[in-house]
Amino acid sequence: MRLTLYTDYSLRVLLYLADKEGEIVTISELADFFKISRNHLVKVVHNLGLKDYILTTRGRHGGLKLARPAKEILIGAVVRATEPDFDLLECFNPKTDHCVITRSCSLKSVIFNAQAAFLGELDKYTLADMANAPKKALPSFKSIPIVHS
Amino acid sequence: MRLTLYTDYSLRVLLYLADKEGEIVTISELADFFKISRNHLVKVVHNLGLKDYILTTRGRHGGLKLARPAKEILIGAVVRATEPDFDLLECFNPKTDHCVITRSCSLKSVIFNAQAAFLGELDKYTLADMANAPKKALPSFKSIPIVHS
DNA sequence: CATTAATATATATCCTGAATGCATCTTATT
DNA sequence: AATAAGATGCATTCAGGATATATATTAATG
Repeated sequence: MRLTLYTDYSLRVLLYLADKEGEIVTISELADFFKISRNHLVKVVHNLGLKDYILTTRGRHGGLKLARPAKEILIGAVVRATEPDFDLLECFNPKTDHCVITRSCSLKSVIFNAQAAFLGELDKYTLADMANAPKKALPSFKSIPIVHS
Repeated sequence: MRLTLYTDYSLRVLLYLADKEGEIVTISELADFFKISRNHLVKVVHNLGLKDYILTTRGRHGGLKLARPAKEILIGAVVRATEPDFDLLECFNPKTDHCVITRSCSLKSVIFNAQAAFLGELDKYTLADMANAPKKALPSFKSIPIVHS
């Protein structure tokens, strides 16, 4: 169970922009700060622009900034907008589903509701809650992270 | 956001065994029924044996069956036991984390709690709830599935 | 209005890991 | 013994995530 680096990077970019709310930031500045591939960031930023999370301006003195106040951007919405898919089980995608028990199986709805719970939990927080917030003010880990051999 | 086919297959195997609680089932029978690779199933079954979800016996008239009553097997526990990892963000794995804001970032705990919500939702149901249960008795989809272009 | 600094976009390549196949064990029953 | 089952390790395939490169486009500025 993973999210893609795309989503990870998308969240980092928005976090950075929220920290500097109002300021214009360039992709190069982001790449420098996070020490990650500028090329990769270009696509992340492009996608965030398409999904109306940021405003981009080209040309000299161009750059990007949040399209909306940080407190209006839900974390869950960002994840929904950046993950390529949410095909948790084969049967989630009718195009590729070959499971012989899809019709009678009740697992699908249970897993789907779990996914809804996941995103719902994320929707409890906004970018503003994350940016510059003292770490201790946020919910702490409720249990020990799961580790597999 | 995905689960692996391993997890998907693991759930299908357990579902099948729950349907036939008590009976001995062979890997070949499972492969035939689900029309999936026997080789792949061998490993799925092996892992389920290691994690004490099933009992396997070799030799003629061997096969597998649930190690515990279906009503004692939580769906969430199965997912935890079969997914290779739960590294939702880069910072979830200290071995590979290179994020420069890990220390001050509060996203980690929020995503972690969302993951806990996901598994917690799955822990509300047991294998027995899934097996042979009329589909309508289970919670239905709460919203329209998310579709991405 | 040409230059330049920025983003936009397409194409190509690399690389990991999931998925699968294959061959050879080991075990247990008959 | 022979047979039918799972156990195990290694090899291979393949998709897709991650990254790089190149070029186009846009807009500010002197």
